[in-house]
Amino acid sequence: MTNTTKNYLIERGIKPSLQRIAIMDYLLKNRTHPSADEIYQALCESIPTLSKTTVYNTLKLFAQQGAALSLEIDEKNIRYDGDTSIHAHFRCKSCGEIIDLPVDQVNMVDPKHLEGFVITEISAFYKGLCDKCNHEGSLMQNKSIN
Amino acid sequence: MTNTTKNYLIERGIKPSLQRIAIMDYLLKNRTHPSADEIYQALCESIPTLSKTTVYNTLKLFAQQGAALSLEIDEKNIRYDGDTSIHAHFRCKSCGEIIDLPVDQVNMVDPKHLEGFVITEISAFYKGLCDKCNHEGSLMQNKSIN
DNA sequence: TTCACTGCAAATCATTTGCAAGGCC
DNA sequence: GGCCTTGCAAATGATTTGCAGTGAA
Repeated sequence: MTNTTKNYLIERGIKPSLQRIAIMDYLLKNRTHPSADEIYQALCESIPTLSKTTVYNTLKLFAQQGAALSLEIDEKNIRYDGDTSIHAHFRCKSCGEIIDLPVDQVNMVDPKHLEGFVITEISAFYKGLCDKCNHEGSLMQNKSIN
Repeated sequence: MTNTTKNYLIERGIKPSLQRIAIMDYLLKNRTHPSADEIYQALCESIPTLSKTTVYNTLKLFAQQGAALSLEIDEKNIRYDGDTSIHAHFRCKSCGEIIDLPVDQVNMVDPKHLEGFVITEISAFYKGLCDKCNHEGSLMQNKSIN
């Protein structure tokens, strides 16, 4: 599996290292759209020397090389997604969870409005209440994550 | 005009004050998707006692009351838009400019995937190179704003 | 040896918070 | 008087930067 991840990086022009493989591996296995800090916390046990700087650098590198998506869906931190296929995201304002949404039509904007433009990224975010939080009603301590 | 803005705020349940009117006025007249700091810089001349705290608080209030949109299109700062009608945004990675895009179809995601969800916000961002930067090529000092 | 990768510590900087003062009803 | 708004200063916290050490080709 680690070897698969290693090749995954090489294919995307990223020199594999212990840290990079571990971070990519984490992204591919955990589809929770983690922040840099969450990844750091999860990996620093198995890689005690890991530094947050490396996690930040690596995630930025991954995003540049198209090996991961950086999501600006959360005002607080940048979230990362190892799934680079075309899809939208939903963020629950109550529990904070980010859920993937399949996309039927990507081009919402009439191409005539984009003449002369080069589009390199399209992102669509939905926010609101997820099924679970919606039905729990406002019973829970609504931490108003916003 | 100021009086119009005042009523605009009242209609949205926002108590008007000198500062709030000035900020809303700025948003309605400047469709540049400014950051809190840009608004502060623009207004602190005419309102010397204005504090950044007030600008931040006010913009957050506007966003809550639906009098403005807060855009997370820029990793660096939150941008605000006084135009609350449905539209998408394009951000040029070279010059950093944010451009409004008319939207033809809002629902890219099949509603069946959103059953049980409450959607309160939909945002769509495009990034790339704007017409101008595209044709200038990489001649300019590409500050790689990203 | 070279050069890229790593990681610590310090810096940066947008945003928030605590709190006292002022203003409006 | 009481409450909401303001604004200063300090705090917070995510991300970046400087720089020295380390390791692989």
